[in-house]
Amino acid sequence: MKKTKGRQRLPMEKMEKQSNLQVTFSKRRSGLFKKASELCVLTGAEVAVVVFSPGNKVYSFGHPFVDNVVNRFMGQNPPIVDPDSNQLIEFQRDTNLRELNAQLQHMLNQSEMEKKRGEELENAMRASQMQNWWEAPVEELSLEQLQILKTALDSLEQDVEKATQVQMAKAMNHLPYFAGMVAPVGIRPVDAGEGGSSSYYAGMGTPGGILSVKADEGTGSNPFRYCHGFGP
Amino acid sequence: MKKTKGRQRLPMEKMEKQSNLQVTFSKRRSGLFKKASELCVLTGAEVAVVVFSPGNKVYSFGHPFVDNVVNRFMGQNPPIVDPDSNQLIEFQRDTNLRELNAQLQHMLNQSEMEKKRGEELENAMRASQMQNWWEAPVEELSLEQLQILKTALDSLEQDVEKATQVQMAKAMNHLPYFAGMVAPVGIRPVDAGEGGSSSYYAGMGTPGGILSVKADEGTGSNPFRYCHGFGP
DNA sequence: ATCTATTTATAATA
DNA sequence: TTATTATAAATAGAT
Repeated sequence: MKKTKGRQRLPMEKMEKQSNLQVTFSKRRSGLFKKASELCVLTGAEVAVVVFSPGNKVYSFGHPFVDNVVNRFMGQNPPIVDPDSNQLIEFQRDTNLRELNAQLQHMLNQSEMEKKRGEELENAMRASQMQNWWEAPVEELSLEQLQILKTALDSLEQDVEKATQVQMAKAMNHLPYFAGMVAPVGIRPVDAGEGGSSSYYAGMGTPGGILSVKADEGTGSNPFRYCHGFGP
Repeated sequence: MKKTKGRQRLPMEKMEKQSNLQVTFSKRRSGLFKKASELCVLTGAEVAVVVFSPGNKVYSFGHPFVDNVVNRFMGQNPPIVDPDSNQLIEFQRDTNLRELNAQLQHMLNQSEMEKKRGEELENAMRASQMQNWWEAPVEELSLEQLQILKTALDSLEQDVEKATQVQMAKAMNHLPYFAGMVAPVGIRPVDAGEGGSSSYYAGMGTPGGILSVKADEGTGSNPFRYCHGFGP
């Protein structure tokens, strides 16, 4: 049978049992230093670690030296301070406080904006999903919706036809006279004179859009409202 | 069989392969900082870690502050008592620092998460927008795309017709014989015998979907692929 | 400090 | 950089 319970998960909060705390600090401090050392050896990084125990004893690790690394750090960041001047230390402290506050403020703003933007995006997605009832399976649409859809499709199809003509013309390098001959495989010559497909090229621009389905009550509106493309 | 060899023992010497070194440095640095952080939380120790990467970039961790801990280490941090400064003020200051630092840390985590979520949302939107080329104005579609669209529209229109018939039948309380008579204003009786609109009611279910436009190269695919509704 | 049984950290890989 | 997975390491709890 099992001799011990083995390693147990530790909640990430301050340990209360003083005895365990001491042991844990000791084990983990040495573990930390070992990791630091390995990082140095494996990657050639320069590392400094300083630890004050809960009992306020100091422990440190440094490669090549703590001072060395730390000075380098201090040198790039805030300029160093005269070690025996209270004033300067105080000043630095206040500076840190100010900087920290500034940073915190920045973070707050940033976070606020990010959150807002995220919410907007999500709302937009939700909204667009709700509004686009016509994206549901046709079987589930009401008769009224189907009518609207039908009208929209007719108009849209006209648009597609028109655009097809335009594209074909373009493709032919402005030799519209041969349009009929170069229709690529798969394009059926439009059934001229048929109900839904009249007046191709009619205007050729119609920048505003083709559709203007009436907004309806409760059903949700849109089917390609005023759009040359699909969707809103 | 095994997908990877799993973690392998690594000789404790400087890694030579630059690629691995980079990855290892990154992983181990974050591991080291995590350990340092856990030591702080678990035991209340004060810790500072400074790391210079092989590429000479600086990384640091400190609780409550790198400077704080380091200064304390450098000068054995004599509480610096000028005649009229009292412990209380010093204590309060440190407390504020700690709280601020904790808050900042929290904000950083928070912001990181928010940003990640936001990016995911945006990517999703961008992706869906890229994929749905048929939502662009028809004028901007290529000839090939227009062909696909045309086919899709034809089929979809058939579906709509079919669904309309079904709905009308339902609405009539199962008296399909009079279907033609109750067509509401605005619905044009389908031009029977016309190219695109044949065989209404053909099957009445066709659960899978009507369309199966071939996927095309680079154009992006879909037009309502396999769907009874609009969009993907 | 030593000993397990487990939890973590990560090397290799995609 | 991120994700996965098989292993190597670290370590909680008890001695």
